[in-house]
Amino acid sequence: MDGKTPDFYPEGALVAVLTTQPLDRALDYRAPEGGCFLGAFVEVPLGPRRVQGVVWGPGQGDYDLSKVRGVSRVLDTAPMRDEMRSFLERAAAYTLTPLPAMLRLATRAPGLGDPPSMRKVYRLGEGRPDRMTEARTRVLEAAADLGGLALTLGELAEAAGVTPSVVKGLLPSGAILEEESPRDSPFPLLDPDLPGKALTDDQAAAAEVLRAGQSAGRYGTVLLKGVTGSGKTEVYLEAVAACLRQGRQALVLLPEIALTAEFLTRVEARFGAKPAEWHSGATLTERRRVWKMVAEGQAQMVVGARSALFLPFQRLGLIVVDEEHDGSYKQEDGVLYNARDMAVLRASMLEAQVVLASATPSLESWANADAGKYRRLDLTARFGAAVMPEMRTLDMRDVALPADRWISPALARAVTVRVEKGEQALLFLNRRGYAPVTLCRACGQQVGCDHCDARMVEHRFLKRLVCHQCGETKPMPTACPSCAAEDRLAAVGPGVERLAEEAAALFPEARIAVLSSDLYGTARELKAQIETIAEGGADIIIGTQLVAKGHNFPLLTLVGVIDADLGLQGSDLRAAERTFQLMRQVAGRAGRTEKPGLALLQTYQPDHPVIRAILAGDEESFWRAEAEARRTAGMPPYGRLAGVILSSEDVQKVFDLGNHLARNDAALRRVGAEVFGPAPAPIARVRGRHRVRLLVKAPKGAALQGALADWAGQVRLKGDLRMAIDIDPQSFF
DNA sequence: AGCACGCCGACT
DNA sequence: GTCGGCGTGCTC
Repeated sequence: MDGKTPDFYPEGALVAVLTTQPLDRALDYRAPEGGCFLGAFVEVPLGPRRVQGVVWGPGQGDYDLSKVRGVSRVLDTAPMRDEMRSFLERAAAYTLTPLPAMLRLATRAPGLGDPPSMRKVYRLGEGRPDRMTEARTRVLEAAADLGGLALTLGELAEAAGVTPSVVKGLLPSGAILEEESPRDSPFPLLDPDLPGKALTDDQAAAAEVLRAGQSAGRYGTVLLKGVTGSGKTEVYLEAVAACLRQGRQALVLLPEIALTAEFLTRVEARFGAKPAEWHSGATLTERRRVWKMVAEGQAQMVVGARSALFLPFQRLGLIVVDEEHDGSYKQEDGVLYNARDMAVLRASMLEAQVVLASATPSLESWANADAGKYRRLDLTARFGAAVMPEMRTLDMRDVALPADRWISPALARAVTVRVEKGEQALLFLNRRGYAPVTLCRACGQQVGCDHCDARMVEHRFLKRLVCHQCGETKPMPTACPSCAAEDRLAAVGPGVERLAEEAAALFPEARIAVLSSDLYGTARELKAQIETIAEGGADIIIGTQLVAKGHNFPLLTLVGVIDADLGLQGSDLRAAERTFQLMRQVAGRAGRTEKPGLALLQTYQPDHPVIRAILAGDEESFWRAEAEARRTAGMPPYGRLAGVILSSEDVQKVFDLGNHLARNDAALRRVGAEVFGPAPAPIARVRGRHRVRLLVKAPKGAALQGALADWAGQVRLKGDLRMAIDIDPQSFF
């Protein structure tokens, strides 16, 4: 400790206890009989209830001493470490989250206050029964084989191949002993010195850099870039091995969907045992065991979803964020935090290493590496350079398609050729997750807002165009504002169903399969469908971004991207990033086998830097172009952004509050920030509540959080009005 | 978060 | 008259 804050409080001393109740500060209590440690998990009376909390420091002493109550009891759990308390405080300050809500993330352990759950276990004793039988001999042999290890009744009986009653029969003589043992048992030891997979030269070199970084025992972040099949996992598992050798714990974060048995098997192959697992699907008992064992240092490695970041590690030495670009690292409800950024924060406070792994890094991470803040390691594909198909654009400005048709004649011809040869074609829609963009089918321009540089989207209900950044609306123009062409404006993007109809009409002979996650109830059904298609069960596949995720279609030789433009223009800079990643992944589907692939991108903007970078297969030039666009616009990571989401059942009230805040923005102006909106939030209605968003844009170095707190603090929320502040929002269109 | 207190409409 | 609607405020 730093000497100023005592770490033990004797009975009767005033302590500040932070509870998980949504109060805005810690409350004073008196330390219980036997005293308590700083960081202790305690139960305290609050009004008529008893709630859980953590001893956060000495009491403030500003409350009527006669009203101060005592801590009810200290829970049987190791105190929260200083490091964890500071981490929560800094994370709360960064995300403008009330500390109690942050604390809740760190106390998601079921039955924290319960006494350790016990179970009966059985092991070999000294005694011998009067009468031996064959079954009894087998039990004693099985027990002897285990050494001192104790098993449950069922396990021991099974190991000996007898019924449980045989084991019970050996108790009176003392040949088998019955004992109580805590149910939360340590995780099996991982052995970092087992031989790993043979690494290629450049994998070995990358692994060596990570090992060296780990041995340095200081904070450092490495961006590990490598396509699927380049051996990223094997490489970062070597960093895990180095971390385990230091006697420190390792955490591997994966996007929720990537948490699979397959990954655990790979860890087992490397270290001889499975790691602890932390995810939303785990049972209460499993979660509790993981939480306790992590706290006691009896779980060396945890593989988990983003919330694993808040586990009570005793000596964390490494955090790997796999697929670091994945949007699911950003929690979008409750506490709004980005697990990737919080991982870096936590590691920097612990002198731990961070590995951000991705085939297609986020621009933020790319820029940090570019600026020298992160070290960058590139893995080349194991089997030569990734075989990219030939890619060409189809300039849609020359194609006079009727308003309800999306497949250009050139694309249709290419599809026909493939189908006749018995090969497969994929028609890809770049659509899910985007608002319906209105663009001119003569010049390719999207209709922009007059007040800011965002594009406008069609609001079908109002029959007007709405700017999702500042909320400005205007009627649908009949002529294009850029090229004045009449009646060529169209809301881009058919649904998969519309496209399937069009394809059925164009290719009456072909078997068409539609792949969309909405169409399948379960992941298993979807997987089965994908397998059928991969084996040749369809000639034409119509799909959205889910086909881009890691499936192999050996017969696929043509990819037609229907709407390559979506998300390229306007303020949704992240959309360009996603478009690039998706195009690359989708194009990678084609021609994986001997047959050469062809990717055709229908676009109204063939000269757009992103489209050109995709065609050139030059990732670095894409990132540079993208970085430049954001720098010019003052957008992240070259500027700061925060979203303020207001919600209520009453639309009028949310907009009134939004307008009030937008008008009274002095606190923001002081730090050079400006506010846009109010506009309908990306998800405009949730469970009957209307959501409205203000966007705050600030220069890079601005003290944004403080200004936001002052600004937001000037209103008191009445009724069902709610306000949530989203620092570094993921989507900002 | 809960739970109590309190100030205005439609009921036995 | 009062039962109960939920808006407002408090919990060490």
